[in-house]
Amino acid sequence: MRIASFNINGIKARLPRLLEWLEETKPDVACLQEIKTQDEGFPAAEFEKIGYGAIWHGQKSFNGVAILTKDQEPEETKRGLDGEPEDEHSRYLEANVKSADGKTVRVASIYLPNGNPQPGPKFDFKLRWMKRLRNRATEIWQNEVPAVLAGDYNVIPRDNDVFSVKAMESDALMQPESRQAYQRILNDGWTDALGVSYPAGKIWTYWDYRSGGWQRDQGFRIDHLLLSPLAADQLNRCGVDKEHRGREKASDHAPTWVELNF
DNA sequence: ATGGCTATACGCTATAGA
Repeated sequence: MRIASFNINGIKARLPRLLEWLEETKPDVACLQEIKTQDEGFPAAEFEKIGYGAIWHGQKSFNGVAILTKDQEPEETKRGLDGEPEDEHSRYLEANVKSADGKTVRVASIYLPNGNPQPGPKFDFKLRWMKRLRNRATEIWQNEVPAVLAGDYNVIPRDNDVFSVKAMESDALMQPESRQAYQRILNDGWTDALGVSYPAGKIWTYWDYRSGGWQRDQGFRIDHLLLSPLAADQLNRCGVDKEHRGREKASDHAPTWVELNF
């Protein structure tokens, strides 16, 4: 089964591109971030028309995550992360989905805080959020089920995951604290599918709209799919739908995906 | 480079993103 992650940067502005991508690549699960709409504005009927069920966690103007599933309805297992009741950002949604052979797979759609400017309260919030995510990841891991934590992590894990270390050195995405918090989750036993499949790096999932980022291929890898052991064992291949970034009215992120042998 | 571009909202200017 194919599970994808796509930061769409506004589901209303991006709807034609999103429907086109779903019909062309037919992912079994699509984890979306930055839907940038309140719950009542989510275009569920458009997805239903092309055979996708959906759950979503919206918010006015910013953030917002969703999970789309082909030929089935996702069974929601978690909405938001524990540990900070005053946090009202819509950044985490989790569900059980079924593979073609009836196996239950746990999937999360994650929109991790950007954290800029750093240092500052937004960066502190990012690091706290990463701790809370790690706690939830551990709960899932302990269930010993195939699981995929997919999303925009806003972390550049390695120096070869960015077009220029110098250009990004003071950015929250690349701070040692951000990388350490990400690495802690990997050290708990999660596999960064693209990271292990392309150790030489130079695979981007994001290109800035500004400064001709796309035209100059100046990007970085910040959208990640983390696999639990039972999912990592079945990793067939993974990649980035890079070509979709070059289309008219594209998101600044490209979809990234894993294909698992069930 | 407090730059560049894009999306959203109690909109014609501000905020957030990365």
